[in-house]
Amino acid sequence: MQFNKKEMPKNFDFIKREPEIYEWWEQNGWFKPEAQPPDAEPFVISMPPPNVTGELHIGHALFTALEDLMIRYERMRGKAALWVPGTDHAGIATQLQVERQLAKEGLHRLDIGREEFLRRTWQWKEEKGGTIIRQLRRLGASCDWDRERFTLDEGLSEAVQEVFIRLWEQGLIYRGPRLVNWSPGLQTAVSDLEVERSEEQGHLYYFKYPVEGGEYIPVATTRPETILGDTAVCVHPEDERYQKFIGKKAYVPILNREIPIIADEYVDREFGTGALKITPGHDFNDYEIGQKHGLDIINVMNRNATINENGGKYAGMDRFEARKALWADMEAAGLTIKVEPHTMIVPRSQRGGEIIEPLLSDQWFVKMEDIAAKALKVVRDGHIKIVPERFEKVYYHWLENIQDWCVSRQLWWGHRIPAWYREKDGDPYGEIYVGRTAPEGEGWVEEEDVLDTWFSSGLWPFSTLGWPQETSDFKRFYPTHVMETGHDILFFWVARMIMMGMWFTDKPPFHTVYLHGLVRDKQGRKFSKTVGNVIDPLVIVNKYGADPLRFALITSGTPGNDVNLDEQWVENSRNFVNKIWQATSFTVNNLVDGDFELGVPKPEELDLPSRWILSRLNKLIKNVQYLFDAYQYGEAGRNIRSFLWDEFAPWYLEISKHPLYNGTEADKVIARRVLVHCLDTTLRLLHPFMPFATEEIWSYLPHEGDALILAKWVEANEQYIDEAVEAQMNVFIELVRGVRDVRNQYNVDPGKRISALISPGSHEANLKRYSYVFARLCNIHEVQLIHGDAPDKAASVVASDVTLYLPLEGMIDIRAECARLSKEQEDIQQQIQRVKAQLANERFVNKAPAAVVQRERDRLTELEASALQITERLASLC
RNA sequence: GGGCGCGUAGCUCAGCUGGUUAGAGCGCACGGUUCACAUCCGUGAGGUCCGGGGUUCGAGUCCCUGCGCGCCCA
Repeated sequence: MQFNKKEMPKNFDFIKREPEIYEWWEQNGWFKPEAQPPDAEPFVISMPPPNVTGELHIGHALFTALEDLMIRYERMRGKAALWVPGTDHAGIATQLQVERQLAKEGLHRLDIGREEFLRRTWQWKEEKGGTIIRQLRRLGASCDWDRERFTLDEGLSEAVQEVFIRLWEQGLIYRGPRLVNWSPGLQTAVSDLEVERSEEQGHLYYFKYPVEGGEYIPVATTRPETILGDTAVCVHPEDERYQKFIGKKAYVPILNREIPIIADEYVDREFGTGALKITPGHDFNDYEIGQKHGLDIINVMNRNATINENGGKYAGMDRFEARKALWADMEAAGLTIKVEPHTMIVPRSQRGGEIIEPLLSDQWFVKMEDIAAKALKVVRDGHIKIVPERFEKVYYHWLENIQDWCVSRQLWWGHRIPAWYREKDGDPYGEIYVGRTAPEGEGWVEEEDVLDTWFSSGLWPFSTLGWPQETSDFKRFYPTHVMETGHDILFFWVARMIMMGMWFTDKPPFHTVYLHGLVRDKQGRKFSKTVGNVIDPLVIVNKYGADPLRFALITSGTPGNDVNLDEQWVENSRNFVNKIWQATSFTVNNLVDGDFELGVPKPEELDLPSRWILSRLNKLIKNVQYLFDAYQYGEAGRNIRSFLWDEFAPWYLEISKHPLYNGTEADKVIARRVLVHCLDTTLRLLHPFMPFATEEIWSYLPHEGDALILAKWVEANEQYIDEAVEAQMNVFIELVRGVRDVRNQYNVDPGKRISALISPGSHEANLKRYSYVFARLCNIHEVQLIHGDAPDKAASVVASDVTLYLPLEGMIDIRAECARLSKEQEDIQQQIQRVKAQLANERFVNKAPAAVVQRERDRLTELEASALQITERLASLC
């Protein structure tokens, strides 16, 4: 190819160049699957849709880094990679935001009505909706923006409606009064998953339950206000203390309502007083017992958690106010016993954090059993893999114990349930119609409720591709391939997508679920506004660039585990980019305009350092591939980093200065080609991790093709992997390190050129040919090979059977040198002992793999050669 | 109560299917402005791999158990 050198700036300007590069990619249509040939195998990821009005947080940055990595990797492998982006209407969260805005104007949504409220919410969405998408672009997300979707889009709404109607027709949806988790502040039902339980300090209230005949049973409760709704007192059938009461009547304190005393083994005799008050209308366990014993259900609460008319004189009071008032009245009536501090589990709303109230109300439910069974089977059969695997167990457990799903929400922002009611026999809900359009006839009233947001998210992998229409996208890109998301929404979202996908498309919506952990701060704390430890990814991006943040996020952790993000690691990642930049700058400066042959010559045409670095490079490729196949991206990134920073730059690149500056034209060509090849290869490997910088750097190197984003992924070439070459090179590396150490210990000015004598052992040819390595790497400009007589007054360095002497005139302290050598000898002897013991162990020699035994034997040979060198040195010097 | 994860250098973390003398970043000490890079280079100090058993020729890695921390479910 023809190469024309371009001057590289001093370093990469992340802030300026990243957005420019992004625009260039996007305008060329390279994020689209159509950028690949039409017969290319597809690879599809559906993006977990962020909340439409949300702001980018560090968790979004993590999923972007991981998903973009997978997409770019598969794209480079020639797949028609499609990453479908989008946003979620996030019913409760968004509605709350708009309500808050209204509150500032002194308004409530009921004041302005449904239509106006929705108009305002859409407006809010239009204003805020673009933010998070812009931020995702800033991070480099290579999504196909032409296919961006929103859960309230026309198409997706159609899918939601279709699913609801089909489930209804299949008899899997029912409406009815049931005890649900009620959020009094939001005034809506929420599902089990939206309730978080927190352990809190409360009180256990002991009181006397009056029984007919003037006696009483002591009862304890954590929520006295529910006494108003009691419909029984329950004791253990075998509890001797209370047996005599079974079957008698008790009287609700203050209200004096008559209720039965029943017996059930459910009662824990050890807890409280051993007698339980039963409030089927306000407690899930009590509800069960109530059903079993045919008890009345009395609801004493309004939807805003004030007491209703069933609460007698307490009607109108807030639930906590009523608790106090009732208890005070009971105290006055002599019915109280004591109040103890008590640790209890309090159900709180995942959204506002308020206490959730079990409340009886009419809601829509989906029967889950059959649907869950299909979702269980597809994972059990291995058609869907969860990474890391341990989450499969969690998944099974949840699905095996699944409850019917309460899907109705008393909100306005969402998909309205396609149902109508008509009064029948005095019941306003006597007749129910479910369908796409309003039913014929008079008197039908449309359902007010909307669906749980997760109902629509559950359809995401196929609804975004056009389902229920048989669109070309749906045909080509469904099922998708990997679902990458946080393990915190395994139930909320992943399980539901699998259930819905299996039920409606009869295909697993993806073959792999990759779960990442939470991003936490350096101390492992969750980010929280109150703690004030929130890391704003945009602040980081503006400080270091998107690439360093991405690289840091991916290389900081392991799959499925939480990531403790340390800003220093981001900084180091930025420095890493700079390192590659500088290495490329050096390389480019040493190229010449004109014809450049890409690739590298056959191993036998190369010098030792080149063969060494190519051996290392190809091992790296193999390893990275293995790690990618196992979804171990963090480890892969760390390996690439280590290759470049610890091997390529300080050794190969430094050594290459000799051929480049002093070599023949042929030497120069080889060094140039190897340098370019190493950089080109590692840039390809790194592109999925840090797309911007790699794209930019690659553009300065000789290359074919328009852009790195479209370049081919690399494969290892086994013929360059050469253990013998690596061993030979390691002798040089050890010697150089030894010399540096000696120089350091004797405080030899790094700028001072010194000379060395080398007893070459079996490495004579290499040491002769590559003696320039010492000049380049440890400032030894004269090397003389000797056989026999070792110089006195010299420090020595040993590697394998080679000894290198540094006659440091006037600087060598013989005693110190002897001490140094003795210590080294001691270390080596220790190792020799260990290896010898190992090899003397017959069971080791017989049972360990031959390669392992051989490695130990080789090691012993090397060690003994070195030991011999040191022994001789000690004898002559000390 | 059930399940899961974590515990490795001062701090944050790697260590893949058990196999050299356990690694990295940051921090620390010493030394460096020779033209790729001070967003850097070189050298070094620092670890009973949480404790105790076991399996194995061989355990940071596998099994059992105890302790501590965290998460999920009920």
